[in-house]
Amino acid sequence: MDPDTPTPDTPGDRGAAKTRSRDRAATERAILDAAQTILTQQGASGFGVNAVARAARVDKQLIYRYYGGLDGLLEALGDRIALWWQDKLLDGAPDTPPHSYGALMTALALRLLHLMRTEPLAMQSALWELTDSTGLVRTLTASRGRALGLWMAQARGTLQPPDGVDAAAVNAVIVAAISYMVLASRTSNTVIGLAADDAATWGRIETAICGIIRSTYGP
Amino acid sequence: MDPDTPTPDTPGDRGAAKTRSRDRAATERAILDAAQTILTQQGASGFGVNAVARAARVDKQLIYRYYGGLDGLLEALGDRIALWWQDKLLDGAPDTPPHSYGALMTALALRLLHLMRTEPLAMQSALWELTDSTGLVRTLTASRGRALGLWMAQARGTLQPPDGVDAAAVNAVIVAAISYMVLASRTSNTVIGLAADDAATWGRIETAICGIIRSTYGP
DNA sequence: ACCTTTTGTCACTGTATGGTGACTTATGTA
DNA sequence: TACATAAGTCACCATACAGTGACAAAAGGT
Repeated sequence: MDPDTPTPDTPGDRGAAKTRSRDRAATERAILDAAQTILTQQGASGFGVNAVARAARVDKQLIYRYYGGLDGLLEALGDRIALWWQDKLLDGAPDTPPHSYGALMTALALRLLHLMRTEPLAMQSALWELTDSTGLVRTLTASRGRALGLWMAQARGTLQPPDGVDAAAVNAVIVAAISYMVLASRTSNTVIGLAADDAATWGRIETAICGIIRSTYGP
Repeated sequence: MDPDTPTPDTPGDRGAAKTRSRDRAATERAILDAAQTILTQQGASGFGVNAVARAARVDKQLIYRYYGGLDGLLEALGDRIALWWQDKLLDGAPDTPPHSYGALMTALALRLLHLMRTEPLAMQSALWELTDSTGLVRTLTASRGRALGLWMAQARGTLQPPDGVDAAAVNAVIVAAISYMVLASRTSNTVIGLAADDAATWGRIETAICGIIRSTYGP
């Protein structure tokens, strides 16, 4: 390297495409996409103006211009993710209402489990709820809870949990369990002692959860 | 600031104590303490040679000398935390063996919940199990699982879960639920919809968990 | 008393980051 | 066609970081 030439911030590979297509909407979308990708793949650490700009193949100045910095970018990303959750949960609402509160919770549990296992964004949302105390991503956290509540309210109809059961607490336990196990399977290859990569394991977990719901709420 | 004087890495406040007490064991302990504090208070991000050295009031060179860098430091910290878990769990093993598998699991669940709520290190251990995919803290992750298994094996004795119940799966669900809820209460002030700071909430959660265990394993 | 090892301290390099000001060039409008 | 504005680009600053080599002084053995 020529020592007289101070390495610029983003070396890039100029020469291929000298300038981006001058399309603000597309650029903003690219930035959001990059931010989401980085955040889901590398978590809160590794998330920064430089990294996002590099991944989006965009000058970081544009991030400041369009979003006012990292905070604004996260805010915009929060809105996007909230919408995503609504879509993902609502389009999976059961068309035929369940016949009992237990059946309702079983459906919710299985759907949540499936969603979190297949959608990286769903998994990451749950992780943010735990990880980021700094408030950097705090705008993102609320989305999931609201979407879940909405889904529940819509699917519930007039069903009531049996008397003497603290449904809110039990449901929280179930949602929490699902969230944790999926998250644990992401990094570790063993969840509390069960093999995470094994497909049979998830079948066992599903049966366990269904069993818990059944013996708590009735069939 | 004098522009000719490049700011040194650690400004510090020389003049108070010009030199540390020349005691390697104490220094190593200080480094470990600082590392643990930073890791439990700020998580994996914010953890670095400079930060640890600053918190330990020690020159970072010593971290390289004594631990060979961050990796070695984390390894040493992993050993320490594994011991801590063993102590914390084992000294709480019930002296009178429980009379049923359900009672055993109830005891374990309540103890785990209490431990994780009162001991920041316990909470953080669970968090590492989820957060750190990069392998930076991976040496720390296994500790908790092993300690839990050990405790279980010791307290269990000859007790057997009822037939037809996948005890491993159900137990995993319970441990996972506890872990998640405590972790969620750390940052957010609402756990899946329940108020986290409220003491009554934890009572409700305890009853819910005990109810689940009872209706699954019997009284 | 001398010399070696250890413990602690300091100064420095190279690199990455967040953030800003100033420049160039396309696009749409008058 | 001329021109104002927006979109994209570049060069820079101050700061923080990981890591290294060299130095000063205490400890301890001979």
